[in-house]
Formats: sequence, C-alpha cells, structure tokens
Amino acid sequence: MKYTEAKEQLIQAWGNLGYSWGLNKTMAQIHALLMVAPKPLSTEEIMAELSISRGNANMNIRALLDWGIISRLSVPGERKEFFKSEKDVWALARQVAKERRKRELEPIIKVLREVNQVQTDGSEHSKEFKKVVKELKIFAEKSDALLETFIKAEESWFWNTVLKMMK
Amino acid sequence: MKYTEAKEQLIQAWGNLGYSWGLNKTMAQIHALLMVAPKPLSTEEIMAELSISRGNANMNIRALLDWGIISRLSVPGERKEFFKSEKDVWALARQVAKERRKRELEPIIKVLREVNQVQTDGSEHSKEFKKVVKELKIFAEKSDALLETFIKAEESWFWNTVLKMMK
DNA sequence: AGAAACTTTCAATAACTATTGAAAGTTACG
DNA sequence: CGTAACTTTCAATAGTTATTGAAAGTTTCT
Repeated sequence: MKYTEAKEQLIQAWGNLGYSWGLNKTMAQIHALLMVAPKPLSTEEIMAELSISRGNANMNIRALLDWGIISRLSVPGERKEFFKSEKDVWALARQVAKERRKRELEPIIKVLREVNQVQTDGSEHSKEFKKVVKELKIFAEKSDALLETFIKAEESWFWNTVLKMMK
Repeated sequence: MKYTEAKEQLIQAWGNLGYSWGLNKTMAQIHALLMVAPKPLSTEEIMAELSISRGNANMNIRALLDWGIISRLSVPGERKEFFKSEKDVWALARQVAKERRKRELEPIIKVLREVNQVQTDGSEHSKEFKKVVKELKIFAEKSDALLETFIKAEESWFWNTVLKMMK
C-alpha cells in the first residue's frame, strides 16, 4: 500500500471512530490529519488536504481547541497560525474521557439523584421505578469513579494494573 | 417530585445518554420506558407513552432487539407481542460494550493493521505516519483486550478489582 | 492612518437522519 | 378459506446538523 492511500484510509477511519467518540466527522478528520503530520499545519493547509471550506475548517479547529486536543501555535516571522495535535495517544484518550464525563455522565447522574428523591405512592409502577433508578444511580456513580481514576492515571501504571486484571 | 414527572425526566435523560452510547434518541427512550415498566409492554403501549408512530416504534424496537438489549415475549392467550428490557444494568452495559466493540473498535483495528503495512519511502511524512500508526495500533489493541475482559467479567469481581485499583 | 494578511461569523443551503402513516404482508383462529 | 388482529415496510416529509463562501472583523506592518 502506498503512503498517500494509507493516509487517506487512516483519516477516513479515524473520522468514523472520532464520530462515535462524540466528535463530529470533520473534527475527527482534522484531528487525524494533525496526528500524522510531521509539522504543524495552517488553516489553509487543512482546507486543502481535506477539501473543506474556510468556515468549516475554522469552526472545527475551534471545537478541537475547545476539547483541548489540539493547540494553536505561532511560528516566529509568520503571520499565519498553525495547529498541532497532542500526539500522545494516552493524553488524548484521557482528554476525551474527561470531556465525555463532563458532557454525558455528569448530567445523567444529576437527574438520577433528583429522580431518586421521588415519593413512592405505593403503586407497583412507582416501586419498580424506584428500584431501577437506584440501580442505575449506583452503576453510574461507580462508572464515574472509575472514569475519574482513569483520567488521573499514569499510563504505565494503568496498563500494568489492567494487565494484572486480565490474567 | 411526582412519579409521572420523574419518569418523564428519566426517559428524557436516558434518551440523551443512550444517544451518546450509539443508540438513537427514540431507541434509548423506548429502552428507558421498558426499564422502568413493571410489566412487558406492547407496541401500542409504547406508541402511546412516547407519542410516536407505529412505524417508528416498530423500527426502533427492532433495532433494540438487534442490539440484544430488549426481548420479545408472547403472552399466552394474547395475539399481541410484548417487549421487556434486560433490567440488570450490568448485563446491559456489557451488551452495549460488546456491540460498540464490534461496530467501532474492530473496524479501526483492521484499518490500523492494514495501514501499518505501508512501505516507508524514507520521507519525513511517511516516517511520522508509521510512528503514529504504530502507537494508535498498540493503544487500540490494548483497549480491545480491556473491553473483552470487561465483557466477560463477573460484576462483583469487576467492581472489587476496580475498587482495589482506585486505592 | 491605510492596506495587506489573516481569522471569524453567519445566513443560505446542502446533506443526512428520523418520523409518519397508509398500504402491504403475515399469522392465527373460527 | 376468510377475515380480523396484528406486524412490517417504505415513500413522503419533517427535522436536524454540517457546510459553504462571502462579508465583517481583527491584527500587524509600513
């Protein structure tokens, strides 16, 4: 397989994966591009490589900055701004986990806690409801604690511990 | 808070969470509804509770069956079919993990393996590319192994092990 | 201050995804 | 078999999200 072809395939596949991680397709593609680029790229270069418009590039670059997984960079002597990706996959995964925890897990935990306060009126419906909510709440809180551990963990420590688990 | 209000809130919140887990909104809402229902529900009941059309209900019920997180159930003497959700949150999480592994992680691993075969032509671009692909591949494969452990794990064993990790 | 180089915004529109509901299909019972 | 009870399909449409590109905004240099 040739390099350019491989690169396109990776960007495509990364686009899909990123999408299921809560990024959007273009965001994930820009990210993939920056991951494999040996040098920081300018907006122009990103536009050209992915054949996307200026506005689209700008919006998605901003979103990636917002997620904290790429960074802006000024090259002395150049007016343009350049962007580079965090290349450490571990740091990246951690950042994504952090964002998703904030955006997804925290809201549902909040609702589960509120909804857990409901007065049971003695009906079968409300009893079943309480039971399910309680279980979900416990599960969500445990997951949250686990995610927190992951987010704060050292890479080698984490994989070693996991390795022990797997035996 | 009143029960009906609480139920609506939960279905709403679950809808959002499910969405970020790869289900779609209606799918996740039907699932939430079946989770809190003390008895299996018919298509009619689901349609009424969520105010959705027959076609929509049917399609999303099928998708949930497909994911293996609800089941069809015939009540003797009744022509109608009823549906009930797996109520064990652990089993549910495991099933979702299994599906996502199949739908998302496996395809990217396949691509990473292929793309890892690329001939490096000695250019900086292709060297950087190789390096990144290799790291991604290692990470993805480790994650896959971890997911597999999770999917096969016993609930109490899993949380105990995790608890030890967190200390 | 003016002009060039660049970035950001946003209304229009394209692309995609979800939903409806009526029609076609299936099943099961008299 | 016929028909009532139910399920499935699918073309039309509504709703949502992504993308464009030109205009407005900003920065930096002379």
